[in-house]
Amino acid sequence: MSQQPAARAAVIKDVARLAGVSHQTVSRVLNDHPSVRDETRERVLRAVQQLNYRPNALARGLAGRRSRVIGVVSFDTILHGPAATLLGIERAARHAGYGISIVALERLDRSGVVEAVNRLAEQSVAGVVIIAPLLTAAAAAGSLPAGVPAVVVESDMAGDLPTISVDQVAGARLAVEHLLELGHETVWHLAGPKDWLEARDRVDGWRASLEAAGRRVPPVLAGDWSPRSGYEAGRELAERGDVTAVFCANDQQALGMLRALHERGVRVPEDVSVVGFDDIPEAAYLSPPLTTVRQDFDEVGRRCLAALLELLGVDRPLGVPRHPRVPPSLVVRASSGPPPAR
Amino acid sequence: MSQQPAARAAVIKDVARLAGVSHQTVSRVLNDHPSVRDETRERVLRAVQQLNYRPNALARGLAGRRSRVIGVVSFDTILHGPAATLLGIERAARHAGYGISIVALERLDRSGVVEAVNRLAEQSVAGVVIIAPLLTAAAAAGSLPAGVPAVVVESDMAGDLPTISVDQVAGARLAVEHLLELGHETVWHLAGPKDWLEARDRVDGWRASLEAAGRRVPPVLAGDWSPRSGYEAGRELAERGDVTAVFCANDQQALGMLRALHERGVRVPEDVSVVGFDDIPEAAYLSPPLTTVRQDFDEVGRRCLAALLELLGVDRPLGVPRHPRVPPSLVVRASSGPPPAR
DNA sequence: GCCCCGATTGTTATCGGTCACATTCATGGG
DNA sequence: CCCATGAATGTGACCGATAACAATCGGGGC
Repeated sequence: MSQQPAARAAVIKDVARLAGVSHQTVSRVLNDHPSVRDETRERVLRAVQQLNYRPNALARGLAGRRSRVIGVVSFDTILHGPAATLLGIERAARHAGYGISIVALERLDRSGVVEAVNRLAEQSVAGVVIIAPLLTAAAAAGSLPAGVPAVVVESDMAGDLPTISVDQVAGARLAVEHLLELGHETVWHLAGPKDWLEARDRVDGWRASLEAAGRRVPPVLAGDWSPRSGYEAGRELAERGDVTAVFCANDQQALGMLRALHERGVRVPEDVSVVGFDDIPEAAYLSPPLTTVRQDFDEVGRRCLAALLELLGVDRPLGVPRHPRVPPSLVVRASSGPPPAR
Repeated sequence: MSQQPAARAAVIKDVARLAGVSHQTVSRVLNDHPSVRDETRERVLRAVQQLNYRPNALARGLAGRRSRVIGVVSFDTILHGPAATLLGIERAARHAGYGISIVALERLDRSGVVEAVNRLAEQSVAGVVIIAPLLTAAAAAGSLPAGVPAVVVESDMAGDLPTISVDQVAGARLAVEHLLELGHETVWHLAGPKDWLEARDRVDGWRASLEAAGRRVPPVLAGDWSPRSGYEAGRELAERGDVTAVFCANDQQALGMLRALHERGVRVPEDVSVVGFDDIPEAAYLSPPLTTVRQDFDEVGRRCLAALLELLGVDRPLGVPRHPRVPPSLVVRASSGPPPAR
């Protein structure tokens, strides 16, 4: 009548009983409260082990008004960038002892973001990271429910929320300057979708670099990240004779472009140089291997988490720079070379 | 002294007070309990709206011993397959009213999987989905802590846990039969890593199809999913004169192979046909566009969730087949054609 | 007209922790 | 030798919901 088959998991009381202390003392041990005698602490820890006790996160969160879970609002994680960012955040969170809960958005509009954050808030997440690469989403970040600590990734107009992102402008500059140094007169640009912030920043960086060098700025070609749009732009460029260098806003577009150029008999890099952005795993194995700009998504994840923890009043992990702009780097491969001699 | 600036979110008692009922009645309304008068229900719902009340998921989970969160153990979500699977699960979960919590694994060994599931169990998830494409992980699934409902994806030896996966053997058969129908004598195979179940099944399917057709079975080429391994295998094949068709275990390997063949002046599909697996977004824009086998990851997600809900004793969503093997489909593009005339 | 029953609603315990405060005990200053 | 002090520990309230059970009310059967 009093003994049970012990089917369910141990709770704090079981540990207390076994260790011969009160449940509160167990709680103190679990949270490294200073005033617990060493001998007592060890007795408790022994009981914890013996029962294979794991504190219930729900109860902890409910009582302590802080959970060890971080919410992530993500979008289009099939794309390499968002997927890698998500993974970087998960990794950083895990190291800091946090779990992560995700909500993927189908469309990135204001109400979607707000709704997603609400769903996460319902779960009492400690804070949220919003991967908001679109202008619309960035705007939404301003109208979030108060009281939820939030940081935003890949966005630079998120009201007063802390923002972490790769320095897209610098990335574009790396690409353009690389091509100019090779001797190209000017560099064309196949942009990403206009409502993506990263796309906008890369356009800005591209234009600024050309202007700084006093070069002619060709019209911007419009793309949508897809290989198809790169392919179409490639056909267009192949028609003209005056293009020697193209900077594509991402690697998939560059891939489509390589295909179009190849189809038209335009040689890369002999006739036209192509540079991409992202360094997707395939980049090194395209024909020809793609020169591209690499982004350090793990670093983005680390800085996000550091910023969020700071907002939560927890110590920042050591060694993570506070600067919100993560520097990208150029990876030179075979798709870029000097312009054809005339 | 009694009025507060109402800074914090409303809780069930606030709703009860405003609606003039007990908190229990509010709870009944929230959970569609039948015996609540319509008039009362409406009054409560009005109060809910007015206060913008959202029930606290932690408290709910604690009291009701069931949370509306599903845990996902994932691995290598940079790869297209795992990323798409994760997204499919998230989508299905969201539709069923569940949130998802993820733990990404760095290595897919037994203790890693067990630890991950424990971390999720700590959060009292309703159940877990383990994306376990490796043999080691599948084995681990057997030694999970009891009491956590779990289903496994892309694995077929998970003890007695329900398993959902794409029918890899059928996929391989589609690829091989397509090539044989085109007139090829036999089909070579560039496999994935030996410890991946999907890789093993694709090898099995490839071999079985060839044997069923009474064809010679060439030696298996070893790959590791990377474009590099495809590239290396491609160089090797280019050396031999007798290869007319290759079935690559994934699109990235096919990509590397296309590059190697192109470099060696081997024309695709005139000299050699290449078929991939996955239908990554880039596949349609390679040179030439890649014939490949498409997997329906959304369907995988839906079936996973349906199986898990069934385990939880909740109604299966309607219209989701119970069958654990999701059929893949062949996407024919330009990389496959008849063998060269001799 | 009385009693039983089902529909509706309220009261109290409970989930598994943390927090605030009380209690106990040994120590050291006056 | 007494009391203030602080370290170590225990007690009970509480977080915000659901579960179990009690209470109330109106109507049908005898």
